[in-house]
Amino acid sequence: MKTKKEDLGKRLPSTRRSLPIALMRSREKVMGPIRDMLKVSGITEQQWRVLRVLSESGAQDLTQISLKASLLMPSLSRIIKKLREEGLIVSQTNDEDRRRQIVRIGTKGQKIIDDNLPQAMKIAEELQQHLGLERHEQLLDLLETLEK
Amino acid sequence: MKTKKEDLGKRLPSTRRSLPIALMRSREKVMGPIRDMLKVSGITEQQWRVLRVLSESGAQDLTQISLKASLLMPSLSRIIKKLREEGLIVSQTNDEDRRRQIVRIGTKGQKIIDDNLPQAMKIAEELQQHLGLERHEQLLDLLETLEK
DNA sequence: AAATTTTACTTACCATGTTAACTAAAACGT
DNA sequence: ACGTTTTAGTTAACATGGTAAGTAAAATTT
Repeated sequence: MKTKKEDLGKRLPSTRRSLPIALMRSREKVMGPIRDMLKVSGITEQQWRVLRVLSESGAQDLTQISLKASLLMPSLSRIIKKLREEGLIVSQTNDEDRRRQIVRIGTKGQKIIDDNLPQAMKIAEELQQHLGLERHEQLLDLLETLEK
Repeated sequence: MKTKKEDLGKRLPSTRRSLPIALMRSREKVMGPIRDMLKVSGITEQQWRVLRVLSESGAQDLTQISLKASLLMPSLSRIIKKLREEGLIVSQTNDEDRRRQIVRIGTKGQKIIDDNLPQAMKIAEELQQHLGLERHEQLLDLLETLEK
């Protein structure tokens, strides 16, 4: 029994027109400058996301962070542990519900945010200009449609 | 010296309108069904990409594969080793250039492609229909613009 | 109230992402 | 030819992605 690819009327899209792969490539492209920036501060992209969430939305538990930063709990659990060891965040167990761990950003962590925020904004703006405001919005809308 | 976030005229986009995060979330959403499919065959999404490249474009060296499958050489190196151990691919060093390793898909690997191709196409089609053909093309175009 | 189920993590395990250092072979320069 | 540089791949080290199993506390059920 031989394989018969010719029999298939349709083919999978080539990698150039494959949405999953295109999404991945775009993300790599977009994250490059941000990673370069963070390398100086010695933190990763994910750690940066956690710090940003804590800085913007204040103290909260891991479940909330995982939703806002789009990190799976196992990853987040490790990241929080690391950030705590490095003294960038502080956490305490909630008294009402002792399963919950309330985390807040520390002075050292806030300093990393403050030090990098201007450049991060600049990178975001350049990205927006590269696409043009209209297409940038359009792209975000289309991506949002995918979520549903 | 206190932090002064109020002083900043502009803010980073919230995670909901952040392009890097939106790209990541979309990719997760899109890859879910594909991963579910592959779980049955016991291979990962990246291994699937490598097999697809080999099946579509024939025998080639690692550098070519890494470009087509968007995998970094260190990852690819490990993946190729694993696929070879599992007997899904075969490789031989090139005689003209003994640094190069030419890889081709094996019978067992091709069977995985054949077994999953119909469902993979179905998933791709459903995704396309979910967005609508026009928006799907539009999204791919926008993502392609990002690459440059 | 005791048993069961759910929730909020945590840990383990394996695969990949990412950067850096390393090896061997080919290509280049003089 | 000989030394240098470039190329193709590998290995190492650390962090995250992703699935599954484990733990302890809270909420529900009976």
